[in-house]
Amino acid sequence: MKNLQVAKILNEIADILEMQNVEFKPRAYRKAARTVESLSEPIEEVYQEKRLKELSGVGESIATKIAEVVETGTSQYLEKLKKQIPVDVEALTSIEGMGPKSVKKLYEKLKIKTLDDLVRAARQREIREIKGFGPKTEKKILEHLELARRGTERILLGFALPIAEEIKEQLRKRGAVNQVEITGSLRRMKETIGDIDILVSSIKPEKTADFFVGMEDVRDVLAKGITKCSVILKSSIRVDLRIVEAKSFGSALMYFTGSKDHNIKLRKIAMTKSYKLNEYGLFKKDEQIAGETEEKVYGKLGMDWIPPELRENQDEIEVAKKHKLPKLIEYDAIKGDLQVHTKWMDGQNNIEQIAKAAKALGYSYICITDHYSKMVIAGGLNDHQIKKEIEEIEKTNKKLEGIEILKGAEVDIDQDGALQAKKSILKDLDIVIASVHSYFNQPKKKMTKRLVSAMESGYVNILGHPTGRKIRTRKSNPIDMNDLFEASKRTGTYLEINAFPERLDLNDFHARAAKEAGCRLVINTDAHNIEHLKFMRLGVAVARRGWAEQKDVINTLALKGLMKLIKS
DNA sequence: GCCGTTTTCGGCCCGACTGTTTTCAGTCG
Repeated sequence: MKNLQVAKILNEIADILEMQNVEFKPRAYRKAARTVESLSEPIEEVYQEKRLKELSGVGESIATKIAEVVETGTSQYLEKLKKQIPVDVEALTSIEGMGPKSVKKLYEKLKIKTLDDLVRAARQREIREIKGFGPKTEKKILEHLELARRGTERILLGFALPIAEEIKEQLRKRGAVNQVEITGSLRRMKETIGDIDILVSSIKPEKTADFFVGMEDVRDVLAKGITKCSVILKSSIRVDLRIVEAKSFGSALMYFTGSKDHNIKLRKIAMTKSYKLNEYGLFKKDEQIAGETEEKVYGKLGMDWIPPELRENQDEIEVAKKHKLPKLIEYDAIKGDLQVHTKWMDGQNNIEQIAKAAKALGYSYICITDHYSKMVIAGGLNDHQIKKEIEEIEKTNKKLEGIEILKGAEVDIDQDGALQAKKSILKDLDIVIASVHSYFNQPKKKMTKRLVSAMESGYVNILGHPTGRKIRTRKSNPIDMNDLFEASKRTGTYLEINAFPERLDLNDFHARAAKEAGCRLVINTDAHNIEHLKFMRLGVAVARRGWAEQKDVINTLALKGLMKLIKS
């Protein structure tokens, strides 16, 4: 995935153009950068399929530059701009509060080109001598240096969500607030997030702000006002708080949930109706005609309420205008988890503990799927062990009420697409998951054929974590997704959305493509202990971001319906 | 440089906070 690299270069171009006081172009480059950054498919593919210009904010000129970056890794245009102003804009602007204009001034007056130059000048108290700067700027530069050097790595959704919920809970209990919601990319449930955004309505904004910046986990206060506060937690995560009145809560919720490009489009629609839309409401002249709830604002703009997960400026606004939005799968629609590991292999809990935890979550079934491999060496249960495990499942089923434990296994697809398992054993299982755990670097054709062969074996019900990617650490295996979708339908093999935080595989983009191709999905946690079962909502979020409805996901079915489907 | 239910030119989202000023520019989201 070169997406981040492309976005970085586009942003850098925007920075330099802004330093040169070029109008409007920086905005165009930034918009294109945002689009590429939030794209869920590799920009290389978009380029190869000649779809660059279909991207929002990408026209003739930027498409050419993206193509160049994809092919060569650099942009001649950027190199030319850099020669005109030879400063490390990217590093310098990564300091909180430093933008292109400040960088330019410091270059002109003090010849500051790098982060090191900047730090030296700040320490020697040279910066305060420049008009527009002062001692506080110097102090801020030195304070935020470490943060800037470390870079701003995005956080996994599954890691950020509990932290945000904890803050929300604290504000609810002790922050003098009426309403409190998590907003931003977290509310949209993006797979990674940059920071945590929280919105509250409060009758005592000062008290709320005081409480917020005084929370125990706060390491650093970046800004504190009665409508807006920003802090850095001890864990280096940035949290922004917005405080509004109740009559503006809905419009503020929309505004801070984003995405930015979704909002901009809404504002433009408001303008065509001679309205003005901002975080305080929807206004006709000076009169607020909506704002208390999101539903009302969307309604006045002539469309249905759009679930946060869809607000990515794809086609959701057009579809909402036509009242054709899908009825997305609900977070509580899942009836059971079909990929769970136990102590029999590398999990931490036994079958009974897992079954009880699943029952407590309201599930009516759970499928035990420890690794099984006929090759003793491969690190899975062997033939004898899995038979013993099946016996334990049967015994536990007799003992427990209100939850059905299904017999399953996760089997490895070898490099040629064969299942490393005895057919006689697979026949005795309720559900067989097949997945790839080795030889990731095969050519696209071979990898695709490998997956399709496994699906055609006649024994496989679910293809586990289909692309093999791990967020930030392992790229997707090369797969022709259209061939995969076709095989999925033809063989009745369901594609997994693996809900483990660093997997989320399929991702939102592929989930939508699969749904549109007519495939059905299954959402599993791949839990290795009972706490992991709670990752389910991350998988449901991916499905929702992929526009999936309840009928698209097979483990929303009751046990009887599920087993009928599997047997067929 | 992009874009269009005011289309191929003429616009381009908008408000809060900060640090510097003494009314505002720059930055951020």
